[in-house]
Amino acid sequence: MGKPGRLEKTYMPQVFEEDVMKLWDTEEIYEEIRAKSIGKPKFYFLDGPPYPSSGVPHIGTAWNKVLKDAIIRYKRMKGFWVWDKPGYDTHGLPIEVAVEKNLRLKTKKDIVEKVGISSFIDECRKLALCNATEMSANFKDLGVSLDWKNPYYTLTSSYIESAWWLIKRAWEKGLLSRGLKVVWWCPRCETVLSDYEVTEYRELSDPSIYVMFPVKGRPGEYLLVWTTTPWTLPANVALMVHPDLTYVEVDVGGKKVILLKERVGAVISRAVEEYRILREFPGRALLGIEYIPPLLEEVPLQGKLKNSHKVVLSDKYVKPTEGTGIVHMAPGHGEEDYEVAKEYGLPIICPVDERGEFTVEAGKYNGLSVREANKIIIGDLKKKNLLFYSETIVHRYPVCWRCKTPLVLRATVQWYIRVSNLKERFIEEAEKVEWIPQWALMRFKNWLKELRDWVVSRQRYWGIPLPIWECSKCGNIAVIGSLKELERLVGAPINLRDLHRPWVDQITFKCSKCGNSMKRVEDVLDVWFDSGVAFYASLGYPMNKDLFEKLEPVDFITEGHDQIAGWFFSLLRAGIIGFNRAPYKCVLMHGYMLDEHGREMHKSLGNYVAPTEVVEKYGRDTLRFWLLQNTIWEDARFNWRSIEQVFRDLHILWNVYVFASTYMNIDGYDPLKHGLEDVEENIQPEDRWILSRLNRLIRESSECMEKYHVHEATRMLREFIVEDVSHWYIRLIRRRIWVEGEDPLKDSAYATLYEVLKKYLILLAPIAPFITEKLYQEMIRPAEPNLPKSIHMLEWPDVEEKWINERLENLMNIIREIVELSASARMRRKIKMRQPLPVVYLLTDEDDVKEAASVFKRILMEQVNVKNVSVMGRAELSRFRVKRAKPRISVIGPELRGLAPQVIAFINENSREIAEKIEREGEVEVMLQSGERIVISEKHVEITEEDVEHYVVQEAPWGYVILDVRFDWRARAEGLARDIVRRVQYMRKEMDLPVEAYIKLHVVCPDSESRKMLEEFKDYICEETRTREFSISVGDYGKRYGDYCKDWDIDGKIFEITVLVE
RNA sequence: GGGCCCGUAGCUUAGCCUGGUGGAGCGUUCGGCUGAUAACCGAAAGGUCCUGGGUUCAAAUCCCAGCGGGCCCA
Repeated sequence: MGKPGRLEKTYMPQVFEEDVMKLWDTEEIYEEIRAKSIGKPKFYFLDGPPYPSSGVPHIGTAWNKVLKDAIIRYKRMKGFWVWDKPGYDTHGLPIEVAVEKNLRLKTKKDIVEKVGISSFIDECRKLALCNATEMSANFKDLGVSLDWKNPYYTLTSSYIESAWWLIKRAWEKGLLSRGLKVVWWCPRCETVLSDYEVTEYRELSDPSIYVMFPVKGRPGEYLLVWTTTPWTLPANVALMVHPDLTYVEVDVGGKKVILLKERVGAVISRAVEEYRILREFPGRALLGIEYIPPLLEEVPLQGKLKNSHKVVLSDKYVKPTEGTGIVHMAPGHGEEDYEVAKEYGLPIICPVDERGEFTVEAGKYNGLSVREANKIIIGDLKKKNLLFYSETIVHRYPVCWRCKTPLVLRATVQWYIRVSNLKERFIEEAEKVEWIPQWALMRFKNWLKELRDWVVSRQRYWGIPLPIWECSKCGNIAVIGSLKELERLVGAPINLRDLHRPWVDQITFKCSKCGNSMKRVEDVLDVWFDSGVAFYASLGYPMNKDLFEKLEPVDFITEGHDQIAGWFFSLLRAGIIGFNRAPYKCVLMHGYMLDEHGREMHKSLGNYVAPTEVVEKYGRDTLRFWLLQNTIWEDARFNWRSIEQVFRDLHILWNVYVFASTYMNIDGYDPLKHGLEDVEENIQPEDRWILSRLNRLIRESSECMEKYHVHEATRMLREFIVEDVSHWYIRLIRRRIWVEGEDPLKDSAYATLYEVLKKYLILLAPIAPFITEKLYQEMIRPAEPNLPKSIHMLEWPDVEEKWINERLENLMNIIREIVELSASARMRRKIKMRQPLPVVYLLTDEDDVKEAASVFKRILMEQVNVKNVSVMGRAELSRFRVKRAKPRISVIGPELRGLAPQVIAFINENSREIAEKIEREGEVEVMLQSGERIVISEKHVEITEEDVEHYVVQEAPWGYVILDVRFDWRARAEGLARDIVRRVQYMRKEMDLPVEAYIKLHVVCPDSESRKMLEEFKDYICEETRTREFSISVGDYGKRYGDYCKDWDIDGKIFEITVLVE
């Protein structure tokens, strides 16, 4: 025995959302849901670990997490055991850089010398965990229901050990090697950056120079070369030309210069006006030509190189669109150069150190940083008369994503995993995955085309230590896959604080080959390695195999489109290296959150909006709902207005529940006694309609959630509650609900409304968990105390197919159309809705419309406010709308001259008949009083249509809606009565009277006519306004029958209404 | 320079896959309705559906090229 509870009148999320959260905590709702789900089918969701460089999540990160939350909540309600461990990607350069800043360290050397590695690492750990904890609190505050008490952190010993396992796997498979790799290098951080870390570009101003390389043994002949990095010239070993393109020798002021024919115009004319082409030849003719390196004197190393300083061929890397067609090769500073150099057996040199400064090998330039050496090198070339032309260009150049230092390319010895030859496998596995949207696969494959070997080593501190030990004497290598293995080699248990540097560096053991000491290679792992192994490492595999075997593969991940080249890829890579297959089944790619102009949101740009700002203004559900209604895979623009709109929609939703709960509570409606099945024989067509809509919503929103099209489900849910329930259904059932006392039609309305509102809450719960919980607790549970203690413990509703009735929905659409057209008809005649009219005519030949009018006759009469509905065929239109012929005087006058006035008068008198005849036959012959016969045709008249008096005709797609707008004294009286009722209701509301309270009423009328009218409808007024005593007087304004008294103007007459509380 | 996505009313956007009279909300103005509503209904104003070509009886929708924005890569 229960009845629905009553709700606060106003939607105030800021107040109750906190309470709801407290309820979840104290009642341990989340824990209970998890406990109950064990044993059900698994759903392995893997959280893409955010980087905790700050504790406050970006609004885009909030989108990401809320999206995940909506999906896992849905899956839980569908009866899955959902794996929901959140994670944090805690290692890497951003944390190091932040700590360096905090500790005021300027260089990598400072870390060792000023604070020492161990305290540096402690600071990194502290910062990462502190930010992660703050982030967790922020996510939890948005209602994100992940396992916040047990996140996975990539910094734990267990995680590190799991990562080691994969390195070992790669080693065993022969994929792990050490060798020279040309890599992007940050001179400030003094470490390698992988391809996907090179993400920041700046507009930099750099020299663009054309250098003349003297051909050996042919004085006065030069090979012309273009470069924007003069600092790579000390590392020059050869020149590349295209074998098949045409090159020319040009006479420029007596010097012979060789370059690509196509580029002569663009290059030579920059420097000189006059030149002469001497001869042309294919690029291959230049093969083997030797030259004198332009910096031979300045850089002694240049003189020592063997098998170098000659022309080689490449059809791949020489482009006819830029430069001179002769490419300067510095294999130590360019990957393409490196590739070709290896092919020709050329030497590879890199006279630049970790800090981006020239080494002793660079002779004159020793100690200079490369960018400052540019000027000096250009000066030297000029002195030697080898500079053909020089200018400055502004181009996009990569900078370090953390410290914004321009990067350099360096050939360095690195550890890498050879995956470039596994390209086909990667693509094969990617194709087995379900990608949402589908074109994400295209993008992913596109990225895979560029697949390169994975340089995994980093010359830093805060990361997973590379588990590789090397013998200092014989170079023997040991790759360690677990702590146990390490202990076995050491021969003793290892008791380290943790596995990070510097502690792990202290572990040494005897070389199995020569007996000398094995020391760890100092590098740490690329952070992308960390997150890439999350699919097994976050479950403790391989130390703990059970969980992984139960859960894998990952059923679902979702991240932003930047993760195509990031996490989606690093997971796949780790999956293939470790298990030879893709680790996930389904990937949902979401968009970016941009500002209202479509630009990225950044604190530094001043367009940044924190999620908390939105929460403070409109609450958590508003933010969630707004985030979730954005098309998932498109970029979303932040926009306050659209957020306000969502807030308004939630307000409507709230009010729907306030309305329902208020009346159900007053009437003591008990859903357990009067459920849908109990009232079935009293169910009305409009009830069947909303139940059809409800079940269609269940069906369609479930389909959307299954496809992870959360935004479509979200929009549907808005549409349903706002358009179908609030705007329409409640409007239709109002009168049924206002009936006092026991009433079967009221009960069936309550039963229907209750069913709709209860199921709707469940559907909305994954999207707006707060408001749904609040409404559930305050309205639903008091009525049904045996229900679970949280809405989030309910099962997702099944579709009840028997209720879905497409035809009925179509009929209702027709009814809505008729009501709208009638409203518009009244508007045209300025007749207010409250004024009852005798009849609405529906003219149609369509069966649907006829059926709609009959099924929904009562609804139609109420909503159109007419006493009757009459249906007839379209042909009857002529009764309501007539044709008129208007004389065109400008035609008739000149043509008929003297007869014109007679003709005009005749047309006016017989306007309708003439119009009809001309429409039918094209002309009409008339006989004038004077005896003449005149033929009138279309040109003489303008044919118009006009509604017959008392009727207003509106066109509908299927016919006409016609209102009879006549009303008699009684109808006018009824209209007046309704006007009075409406004013009284307004006053009751102003007085904040309880809905069920009774009143006394006095009305002062302007005249006795009005008094008579009100007396005629006295009973009606009393019932509508809950009036026990009703008195009427005439003319005695200002007499004050009570405290609450108001003058109202109704159609220009003043009525003074007094409301007295009993 | 390459790949992918987006471009529709002042703003936010649906429709595009599968061609057939471009819708909605916000905002403005006027009118109406209202004892759930911080609502709602009607009317008015507001559109080169980014531009240009093509296919077609017919293009916002399909194709091509370009422009602008975003992401990724080089």
